[in-house]
Amino acid sequence: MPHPINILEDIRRLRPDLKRSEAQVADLVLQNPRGVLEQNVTALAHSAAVSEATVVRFCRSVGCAGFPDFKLRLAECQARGGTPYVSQDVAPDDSVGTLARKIFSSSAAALTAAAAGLDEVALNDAIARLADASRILCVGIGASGALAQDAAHKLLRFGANAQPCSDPILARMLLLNLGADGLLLALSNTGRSGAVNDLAAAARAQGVPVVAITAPESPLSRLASVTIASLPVEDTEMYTPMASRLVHLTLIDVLSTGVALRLGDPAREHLAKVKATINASRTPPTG
Amino acid sequence: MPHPINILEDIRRLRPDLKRSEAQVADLVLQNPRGVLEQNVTALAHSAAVSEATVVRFCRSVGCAGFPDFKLRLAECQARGGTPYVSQDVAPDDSVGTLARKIFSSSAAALTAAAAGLDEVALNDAIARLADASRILCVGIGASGALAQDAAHKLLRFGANAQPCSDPILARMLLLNLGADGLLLALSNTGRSGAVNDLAAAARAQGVPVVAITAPESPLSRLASVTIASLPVEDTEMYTPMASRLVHLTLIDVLSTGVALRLGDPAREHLAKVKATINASRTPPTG
DNA sequence: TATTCATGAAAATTTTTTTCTTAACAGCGG
DNA sequence: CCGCTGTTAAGAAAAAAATTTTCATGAATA
Repeated sequence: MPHPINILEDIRRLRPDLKRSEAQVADLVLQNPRGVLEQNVTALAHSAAVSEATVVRFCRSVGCAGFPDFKLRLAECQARGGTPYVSQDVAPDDSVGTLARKIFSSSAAALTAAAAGLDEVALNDAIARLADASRILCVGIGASGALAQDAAHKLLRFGANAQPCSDPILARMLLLNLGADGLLLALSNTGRSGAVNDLAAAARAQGVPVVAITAPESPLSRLASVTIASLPVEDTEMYTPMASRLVHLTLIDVLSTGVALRLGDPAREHLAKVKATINASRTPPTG
Repeated sequence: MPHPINILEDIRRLRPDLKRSEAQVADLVLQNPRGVLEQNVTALAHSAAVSEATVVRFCRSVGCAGFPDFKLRLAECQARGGTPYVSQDVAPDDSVGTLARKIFSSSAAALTAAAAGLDEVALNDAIARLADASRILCVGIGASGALAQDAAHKLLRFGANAQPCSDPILARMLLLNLGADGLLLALSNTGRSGAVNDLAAAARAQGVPVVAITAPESPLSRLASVTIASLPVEDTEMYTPMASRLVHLTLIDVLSTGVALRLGDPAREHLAKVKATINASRTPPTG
């Protein structure tokens, strides 16, 4: 096992067993890991007031092959790729730039987090059902209305017969028209929207399967045939529900792309046709 | 800016501009980033069938100080929780899990990239106009229809008087009803949608300012009073327009949150009222 | 054909690693 | 109690390895 997860933890754990001067190095590293990444053996030795040899010995003591290997492992823990800012709440006196950076980075972090907690089996199941359905009704109300519209749009683009609806009454009627091989795609952030849940229940009652994108363990997820659950994002602040919507949107991307791949060439051709049609209504690039 | 977030994304982006032999190195790195971490210049040069000098030149080309710096940054991306995959195109034989990871990570990368290229001045201007407008008409057609709906929804939540419309004719009529202190929020991915541009032109003609979320240098951006431009995401593959939609959605988040902060306490109170109203139609948590 | 540019070979430099030496300390016998 | 000896820690310096620069060559382009 060449890479035991987290070198900083290892250093902390092994710290008591180190010789005096190696411990000095350890303390420096624990105190300012990022700074160490910018130093070479000589500089680090100087900072810690020890010899270069001691620095190398320290690296070996904490399980690394040498100084370069040590730096590499340290860099891996530092993981700046994910979240430059810790997802901080927006503050009333934030500048617009700060606000934007906070929202963008917390959104990106939400996506990264969501990616880690995906249920692949459920996704597979949902994609199979979506690809096989002869007709798909996408429902969502409130903030999820836009999502439903978006889902229908994407599925249509790939040749699936999808239709969005945010009107519970209208949706009820459309539901009756879905054949036995129809499908209800139900979207709800909380899974506690009465109207959407009623629709889902009605669908199941008439034998129409329900794919839900919603919170796990919610009433809607219990009604659904398949639930694509996003990890609940804690609702600490005004803008956080937005992040979970973003996750839902991305889940819809995944589902529709999955459907497209599953449908294969027909989907590709259909997309080309759709694009051509749309381009006709566009002002030319030179305009 | 010493560390521009994600070196793998940078490599992918800069790949087309690299010299032939540097591109060989890039490909090798993109293909197997982890393997590269275990190699030194000599080994990597040999693997890529180029000289050591070329490897160093490659590192410089992608914005690193040298080979060690390059390895360090690469290690940072490789960290658990970061972005394990480069935004690769989806392949027809991808498993659903792979597909999902690719889409999620490229989406997160798109957000991070977009955050870097924001025009703070334009954002400020747009937020001021949105907060001051007595009425806001949000228009968008096609895929942007859902965005328009979303924007209106969020603005309403914060007490702004917003209304979405995806019907060009209806929008035209609503536009006439906007007072002098009304505002048109125009959404278009490409900025080349004829109907939306016509609306924007009509708005300007009758003295209604236009805030556009669209591609920079597009016809729509030229019609707009303020343009919030997202960096164009190169349309290499089927699913990439989705990423730019995600960016637009996040921009809407920023705008509406900015408006909320600007409106201050009234917005907060309004949000509380809206939440209370919505909760009334929800099934209780214990259900 | 001249000129620029990309590339690799080799030299120069820097960095890391090993080896060797010195210093400190503990155990043990005088 | 003192000093000797073995053991270990730590640093200095030498050796090795890796990186970076320089320079020459060949290919491509105008």
